[in-house]
Amino acid sequence: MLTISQLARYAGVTVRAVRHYHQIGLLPEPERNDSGYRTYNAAAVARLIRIRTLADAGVPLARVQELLDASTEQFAEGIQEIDKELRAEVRRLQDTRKRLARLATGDHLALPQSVVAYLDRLRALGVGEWYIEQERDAWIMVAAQVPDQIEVVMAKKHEDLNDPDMVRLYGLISGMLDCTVDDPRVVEFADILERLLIRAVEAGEVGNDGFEEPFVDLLDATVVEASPVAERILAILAERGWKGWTRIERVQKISPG
Amino acid sequence: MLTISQLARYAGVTVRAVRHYHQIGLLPEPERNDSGYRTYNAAAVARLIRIRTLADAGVPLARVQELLDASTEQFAEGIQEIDKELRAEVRRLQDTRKRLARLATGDHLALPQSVVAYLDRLRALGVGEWYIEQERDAWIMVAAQVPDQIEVVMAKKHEDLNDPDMVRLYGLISGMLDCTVDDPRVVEFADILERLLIRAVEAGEVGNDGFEEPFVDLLDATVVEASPVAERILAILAERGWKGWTRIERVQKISPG
DNA sequence: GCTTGACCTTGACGCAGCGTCAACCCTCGA
DNA sequence: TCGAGGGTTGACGCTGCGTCAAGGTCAAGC
Repeated sequence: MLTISQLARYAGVTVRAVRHYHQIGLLPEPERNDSGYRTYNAAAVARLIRIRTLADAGVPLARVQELLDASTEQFAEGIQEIDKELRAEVRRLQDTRKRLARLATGDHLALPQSVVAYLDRLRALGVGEWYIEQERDAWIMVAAQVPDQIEVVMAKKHEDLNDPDMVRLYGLISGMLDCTVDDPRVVEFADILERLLIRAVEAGEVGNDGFEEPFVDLLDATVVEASPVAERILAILAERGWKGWTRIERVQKISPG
Repeated sequence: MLTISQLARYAGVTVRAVRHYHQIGLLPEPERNDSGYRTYNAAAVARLIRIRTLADAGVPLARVQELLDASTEQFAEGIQEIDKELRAEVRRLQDTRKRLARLATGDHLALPQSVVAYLDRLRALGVGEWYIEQERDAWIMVAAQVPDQIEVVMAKKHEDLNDPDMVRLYGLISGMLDCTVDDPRVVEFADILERLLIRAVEAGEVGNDGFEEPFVDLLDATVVEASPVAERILAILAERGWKGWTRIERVQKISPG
């Protein structure tokens, strides 16, 4: 007669594992001696080894039971099914590794290379880190929202940066973030922006962007939330007959008051 | 301002996941409105997407935190480490699949092919299933105990089965399992067995088997436990100067009484 | 104003397969 | 007789949430 640790040694498992198998009913509880010790026989050793053989082969414990007393065909069938699951798991891990590799090289945390390059160009124009982070967060959201259009959008953005007015605009940004709302630069900024908008409208570049309205609202809200100056600029543009920000549109000129 | 489910939708995760990230401190708890609802902004969406990007890439949540605010080098280092772990996991699964394949084809539940073939030969000799199972359990233990010697041992066993006396022996077994201890076949069995033993001793085939003594005792105990008839046969052989069963030895002939 | 259904809240269990205390009893050799 | 090294049950921990349960809230339609 064997104690639990002897049984475990023969089968090459831990004592804790044996008790676990008792708990889940995989290995029947044996007789106890007068002191309450479990007493095992050779049959238990054999069963335990068979359990471990299946478990080591990747069979979930919950299925070991059925496989142990299955016919030859059922057994083969079960094994096949489990192998299929293992294959799927391997594929999943391989996919994961690929994504990880992309993270390490090109894409930096949910951002395609084109956006990273765009942000770098802004940095080069003297835009401060705080604003860059705001842009980055926005682009992360956009990339997640419309992943298949991001490259087209970014190409357009890169092109926009060739416009001297656009460069001027970004040159103003850092200085404006913490200025007062009646700073003359605010109006200057609005002027430049309006020129750009008029040109965009003339080029027919305004309109459907593929975003859902709540998403546009979210981006707009972020801008307003970011700084009172941003809010002021929006107000100035609204007075001049523009609506929105993320998706800006020409509307009827509203009479003041 | 977003509710938790809107936030979750934008980032493509479940509400439960968001709350989980709050719990483990991965995503800071936002402000609440008057009803106690969490109110999120766009920055939260961006952070959540970055968290998911890392998590989807196989980064354990516990490490996402550090990677999110790591320098470029630390980041690359961390990613490399995680990739190493993923590689190891894939290898482990591939190993598992190989073992599973062996289970499906050759080895049947912890038994090498040679043992399975041996048991089949016993079946062909008319040995009953109950005894076959006893043998099988014993061989499972032996195979686990001395895996590198099992093939040699089995080769010997297969050879033994060519001996007509051995065939006779196995022919008797099934009928004897539930007979009384004073059945004449018991003595017949002992006689045949003794003839085989004498020949084995003459051929110098008795001795070291590579087993530890407690293991031999375990196998012997199993035999005795199996049937009173087995016990009786052991006793007869003991009277005739033999000791043991699994590892049988010639000892001084003991005077009766 | 009331109902209805969709959301929100916290709290807690469950999952796989044990590892690892804790607190206490049993056995065996010196 | 004592101490070391067994055994016993019970319970928490790990990962990353899924899934109730038992409420409070909100917007819409009657």
